[in-house]
Amino acid sequence: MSKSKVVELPVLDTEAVVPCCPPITAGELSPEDAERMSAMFKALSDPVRLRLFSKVASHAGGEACVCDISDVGVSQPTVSHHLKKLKDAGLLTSERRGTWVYYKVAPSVVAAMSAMLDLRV
Amino acid sequence: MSKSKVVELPVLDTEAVVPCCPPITAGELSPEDAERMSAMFKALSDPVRLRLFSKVASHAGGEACVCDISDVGVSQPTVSHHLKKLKDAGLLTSERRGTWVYYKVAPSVVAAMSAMLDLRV
DNA sequence: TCCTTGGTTCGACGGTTGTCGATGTCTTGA
DNA sequence: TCAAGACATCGACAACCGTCGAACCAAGGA
Repeated sequence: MSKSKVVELPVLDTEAVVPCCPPITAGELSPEDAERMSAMFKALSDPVRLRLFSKVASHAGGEACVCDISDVGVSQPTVSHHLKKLKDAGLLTSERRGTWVYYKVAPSVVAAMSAMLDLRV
Repeated sequence: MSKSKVVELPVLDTEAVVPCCPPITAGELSPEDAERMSAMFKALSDPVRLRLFSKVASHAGGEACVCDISDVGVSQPTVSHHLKKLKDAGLLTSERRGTWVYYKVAPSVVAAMSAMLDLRV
């Protein structure tokens, strides 16, 4: 972390969020926006999390139950831990349906990250 | 990807490495690709680094000398440390011109990250 | 009611990371 | 040759992160 103090996680309202951040080429980020966006990139900064995310995103309907994606080489509690981080960062949402819990991608948030890295000139 | 046999990268030769990866929706990442891509996201996972990166990217010509972007609230050694990380991750390149060192964005690498987060298709 | 299966939370441990001051390197100008 | 400015590297420290096993919770099914 850049600061030695604990930073509260955004815990975005997944739906309401969105608007932050034009392409980086458009101007420098405010410290606040940098804080928010870096938290999202951080969610994808771990190889296990990135694989979990890609498994959900590439699954039919952009949604998958934990049991479908748990095969990533770490223990089940660790999988759960990583999914929680992705959820807290606003990249995934979860919903329980009967016995299983389904995770799916939050398109608007992911799109914001992609747009921010758009270097178009 | 894993199809177009890329040469083993020792520690990122910044320029040559054009990272992989179709949109995440297209299929799950291999462990190797996840490792490579997560390293890039990790580079942007710190608010100070993200601000430094945005300062370089939004600067005229997508390039700036350290003295132009050092005002981010941390010490000079820390700025240098972060710039090195961005460089090691392949997101920036550097070049010394006289007294000053200039950093500029590596467009292909950044574009790869953006493309990977593209949810369309 | 008990048991089983699917997931989350908890507590602990070791490795990693961001930060700083001090110091080193490189370049220019006197 | 020397001094000063611009960056990089070093060494150390505290906070943070990923990981695991154990314990816990929730939802069927007998």
